[in-house]
Amino acid sequence: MKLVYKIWVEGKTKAFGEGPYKLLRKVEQLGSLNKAAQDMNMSYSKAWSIIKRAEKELGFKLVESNTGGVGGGGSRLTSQAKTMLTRYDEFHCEAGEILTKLYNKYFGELL
Amino acid sequence: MKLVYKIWVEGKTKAFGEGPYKLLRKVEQLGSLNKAAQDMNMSYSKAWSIIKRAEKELGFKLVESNTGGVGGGGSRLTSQAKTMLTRYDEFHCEAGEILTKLYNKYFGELL
DNA sequence: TAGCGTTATATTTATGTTCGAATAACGCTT
DNA sequence: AAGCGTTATTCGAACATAAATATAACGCTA
Repeated sequence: MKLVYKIWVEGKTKAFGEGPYKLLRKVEQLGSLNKAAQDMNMSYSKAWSIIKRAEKELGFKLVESNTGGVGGGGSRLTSQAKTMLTRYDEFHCEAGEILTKLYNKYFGELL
Repeated sequence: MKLVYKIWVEGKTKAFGEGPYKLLRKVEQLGSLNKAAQDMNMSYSKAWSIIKRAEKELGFKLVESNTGGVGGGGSRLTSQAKTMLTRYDEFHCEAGEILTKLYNKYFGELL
């Protein structure tokens, strides 16, 4: 038995959670949304819709893309996206530590 | 923008979270799984499967039921179920306070 | 023994999610 | 100008999950 938690930011609908986080990290690493999707065994169309939904909900752009050119183009993170990533990272990590302690306090001996 | 979180206990699959919690509270109050389901605008079969899955995963019974007899029968909580409810209550409440603080710390001025 | 309201369970239906294909545009390279 | 690999976008199909429905059993009551 273990604790599982999901945390996300929501406006009218889901805006930013673990899905966009992981995907953006891959985009940052590989410089391409297509490569990121492939690397995560995810269809390009799904990756694209994840980004678009998050952007629409947050109200600012997360990736800056070039189409065409050398290598066909690519995508890189906006500075706002980078801020979101670091904040989410810290938030999620700290939350995990605290929740684990709480879980042990209340369910540790029980389960 | 607001924070949304879901927390549950998991074995091989979801075992105990807010769904079972709310349902068991209603069963406790009404003495019947059927009445509890109706009160929550939920089909009986869904209510039943929620309880069964949780019991199977946790490894102990959550409700004790009589079928037939006066009033058709009914269901009441086991002592283990009562323990789960109080623990989950405290856990969820404390977690909520802490996560809200964390959210404000990391996203308060940003979103 | 017929009727009631419940628990118990399987089967069917509905809903939502994800994938994959199809199409177009873009700008560099050769 | 043709080819390449990418972004951009839409759409129906396939799959997975959730919910509703149907049926049976149970034990008291009258």
